Amino acid sequence: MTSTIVNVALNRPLFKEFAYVINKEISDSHIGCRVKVNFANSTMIGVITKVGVKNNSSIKLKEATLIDEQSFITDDVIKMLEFGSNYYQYPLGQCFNVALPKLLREGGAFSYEKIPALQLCCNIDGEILKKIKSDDQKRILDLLKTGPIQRKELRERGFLSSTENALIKKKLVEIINIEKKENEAFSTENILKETPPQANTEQLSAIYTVQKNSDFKVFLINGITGSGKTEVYLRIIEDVLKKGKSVLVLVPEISLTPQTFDRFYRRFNVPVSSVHSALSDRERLDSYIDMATGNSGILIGTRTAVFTPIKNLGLIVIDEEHDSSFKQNDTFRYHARTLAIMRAKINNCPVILGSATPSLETLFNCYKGLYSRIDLKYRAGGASYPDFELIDLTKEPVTEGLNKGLSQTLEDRIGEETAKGDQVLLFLNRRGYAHHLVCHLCGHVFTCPNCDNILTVHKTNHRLQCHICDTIFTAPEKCPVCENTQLFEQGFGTEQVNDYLKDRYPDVGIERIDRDSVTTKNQLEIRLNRVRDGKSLIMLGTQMLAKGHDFPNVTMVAMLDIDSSLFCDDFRAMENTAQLLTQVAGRAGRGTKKGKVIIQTHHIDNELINDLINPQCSYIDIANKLLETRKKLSLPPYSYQAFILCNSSIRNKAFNFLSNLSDKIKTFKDNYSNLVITPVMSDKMEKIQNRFHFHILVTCTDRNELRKFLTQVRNTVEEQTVPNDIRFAIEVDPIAMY
DNA sequence: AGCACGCCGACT
DNA sequence: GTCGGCGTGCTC
Repeated sequence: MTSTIVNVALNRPLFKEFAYVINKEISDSHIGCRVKVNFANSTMIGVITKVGVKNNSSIKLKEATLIDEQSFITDDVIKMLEFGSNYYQYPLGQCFNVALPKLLREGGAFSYEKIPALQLCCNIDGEILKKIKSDDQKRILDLLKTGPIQRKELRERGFLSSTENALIKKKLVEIINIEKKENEAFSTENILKETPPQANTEQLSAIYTVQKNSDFKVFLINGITGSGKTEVYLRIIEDVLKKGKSVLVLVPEISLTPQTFDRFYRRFNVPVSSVHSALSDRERLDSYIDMATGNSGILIGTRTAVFTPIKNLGLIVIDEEHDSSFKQNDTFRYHARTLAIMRAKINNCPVILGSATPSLETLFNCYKGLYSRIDLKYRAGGASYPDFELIDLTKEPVTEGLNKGLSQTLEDRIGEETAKGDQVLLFLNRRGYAHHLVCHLCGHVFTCPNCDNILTVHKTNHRLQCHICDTIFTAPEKCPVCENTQLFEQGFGTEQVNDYLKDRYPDVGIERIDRDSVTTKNQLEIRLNRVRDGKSLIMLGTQMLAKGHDFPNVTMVAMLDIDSSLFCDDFRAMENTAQLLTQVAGRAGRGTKKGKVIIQTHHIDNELINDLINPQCSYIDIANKLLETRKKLSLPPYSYQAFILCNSSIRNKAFNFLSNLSDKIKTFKDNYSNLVITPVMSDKMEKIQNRFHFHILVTCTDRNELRKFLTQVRNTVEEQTVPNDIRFAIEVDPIAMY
């Protein structure tokens, strides 16, 4: 009888794998296969990490049942996860858990089921088209002319399922189930579906620079907004596809809009797959199989897409590489950019980082010569860069508008633009009606009972909401302390500005775009379409509006409250503000009309603001200045940081646990060079959802020393058992401060 | 993380 | 007497 011993990684917070006997002749090629095992009296699914280990413990090994005949997790993904586990101090078994789609995690089969699609069920002639009024219905019929399309794809391209259903009802289209087979490699003939537009010389040179290299190399494409970065990606992707290789495209959650998908679906004949939050578990698995078996040539996805096994991976593109949504802030606290670069290195293929506002980390790596930077300085299609104008709020009269964030000067400008029929975009990064509610008599401020946070006033449904834990309270009639009924709303949010704008410009359509007013993708589409169709001239929104979307007729962009993002104790505040403003400014004047950007501030002399509005001073110039400051203060990227995090529902328990750990750390921290640790401190917001949060910040100039130190910290924690009700985590390379 | 084991308090 | 609270320790 042959019996092989394998190591299995399990979804448990344990930094070791467990040995099992497997009743089958298997080899190293089975690394990555799932097995069913009994672990501590329960049945679990684990992943084989080693084959043919010796049983050097005296325990009688249990038996593992093989689930997969062959591993679908590619070697590069396994190596990337092993790196990630070490680098981010997170157990390998739990890393696998994050990396696998839910259905596979739970033991489901690695195979397709029937995939719902639409196909035409009669000839569509002019007569039929005449009877159809809906543009979307016509567009669907047009797309279906070339063959059936998956319902998932139609959804991604912005069509409503109700539009599809209307066509089904008219018996013009029918639902069919596509039966896909695994391992149907995409054809490298006729890659293109449409002829690409003419690229300009700058774009061509960027394309050429990347194309001539097919080994591991990191490129930063630093292209100003409107310079046609996406076109550059598409050309390079085309070239990779022609070689029969596949491409991974990582994008921030926010940019998964129909336009993004359309760009890829329209351009390539090659199947395109996707990973994003709007997919069902089954659809996620389908995309996973598409890529692992080489059925699709392109995967577009958010940060989790970095874990998808890809047959013949030839290129990774990370669009908007500075975007903070590539960082996961719970469980496996990885940065998708870091893992993607490691994956490309393992896989020996190039990586393209694209951004108009690269992160300081990435720029620093360019200066060190680790990445090569390609600049795109001209706006494709000849659109000119906008003019900047500051409004000095200290010189503005105190009007009703000013209390709602709009100075007299800005109001006049909005009036002028909209009178011409031009569109304006107003940006305010604060949702809700009012910042907080205060008692006029005793000064009591309404706060969240579960968090150390003030409650935001929302007028719709008459409620107060905590933006930390999302708890909603009905707005009170009186002060709970002094019973006074005069309660004042202080500070303004998008909801209030929206109300004011409606009164002030009653004849102009206004679209408010934030998390409260836009709860589904479709709602966002409807609003954006009203803007594109010119039905609405004013857009008011939060972050949601800052990125990705193209509005050719927007001639003016205004930042209502830049001051609040400027004065913040986070050392990244300046970088984030510079990125935000540059991105927002990029929304103006993308069409033929020249755009302007208006910034309201009480701090007219602020250096950063003046740099931002100075046409002689580019984002890179500002970033260079910020890098200088970071260097002087020895802050990242000139040093590496990690947080040791701990929280508990009992305040003392969390504090004592970390203090204890801190004492132990002090006994060995001097074995590591250039390491600085802070005392145990409360988080900025100590209480969140009734749990008390504490941290220790570790800073080190050497990445490797830091890693070794953190491993010892983690081992120290493992020696004792973490008490009940204590949550403990290590966060490496944090981008948010605690 | 789960789950079992074990050692003390407040019940029928 | 016993049910169950959760602190402690282990999982191939």
